[in-house]
Amino acid sequence: MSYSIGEFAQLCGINATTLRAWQRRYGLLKPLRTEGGHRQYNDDDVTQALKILDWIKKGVPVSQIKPLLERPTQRQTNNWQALQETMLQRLQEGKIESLRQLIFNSGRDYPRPELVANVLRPLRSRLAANTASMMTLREVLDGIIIGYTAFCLDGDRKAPGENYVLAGWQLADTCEVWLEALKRSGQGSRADVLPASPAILAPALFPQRHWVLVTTGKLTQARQKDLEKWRDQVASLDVILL
DNA sequence: TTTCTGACA
DNA sequence: TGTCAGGA
Repeated sequence: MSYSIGEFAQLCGINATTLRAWQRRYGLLKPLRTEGGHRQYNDDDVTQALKILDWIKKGVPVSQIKPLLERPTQRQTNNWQALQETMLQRLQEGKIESLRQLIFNSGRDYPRPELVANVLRPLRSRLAANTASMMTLREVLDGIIIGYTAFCLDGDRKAPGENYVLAGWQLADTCEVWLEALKRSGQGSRADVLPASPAILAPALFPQRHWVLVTTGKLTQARQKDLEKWRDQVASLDVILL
């Protein structure tokens, strides 16, 4: 089967204008042309489009998707694991500076949402034991993560974008706020991170701001009530339930 | 209806 | 980054 751009657009729920822009700007989806120059999409293109939408859903900027489509998924998974191992090794060998360098480079080379989900989060869970050495290693890692995230957020501030406040809400693991911030960095918005998570928040102090709250556990009725109240007080409020 | 480019927010 | 105008 082949489709005109209009049919194809409807088929995958992407605006025809946007499809042309993606092709022109990022080389995404290059269908054959008819003699008259009209695009002819086929079923492979549909598969491809679904993959693209998948990456977008995961928070990857459209500009960074193309290489991800060309990489076989299996090799990619192994890469993530290998990267995790390397980081762990450097951490355990006390090569802090080299670990920092590796994390900075990875953040430049890979989509940050993927890096957080496939490398940094798993790595932190592997250091979760309550022994003195594990906890120390994890703090060292967290220090680097926080430093790198702050670096990325600073970079975001150099370009125009929407400001938002990112805060933990009754969050025991404060580093999760930073991971969330890192995940969202480099995508054109500018985050102010509340570095630790106060048990009690007053979003109404910044009524013009967009708020993103990171939290865990159940949203009890009491907590839902807090949310409703805050939603009336600020420009917008999203909750990330880990 | 489609193509493309340039421009805007 | 997505969308639109405007000419072909």
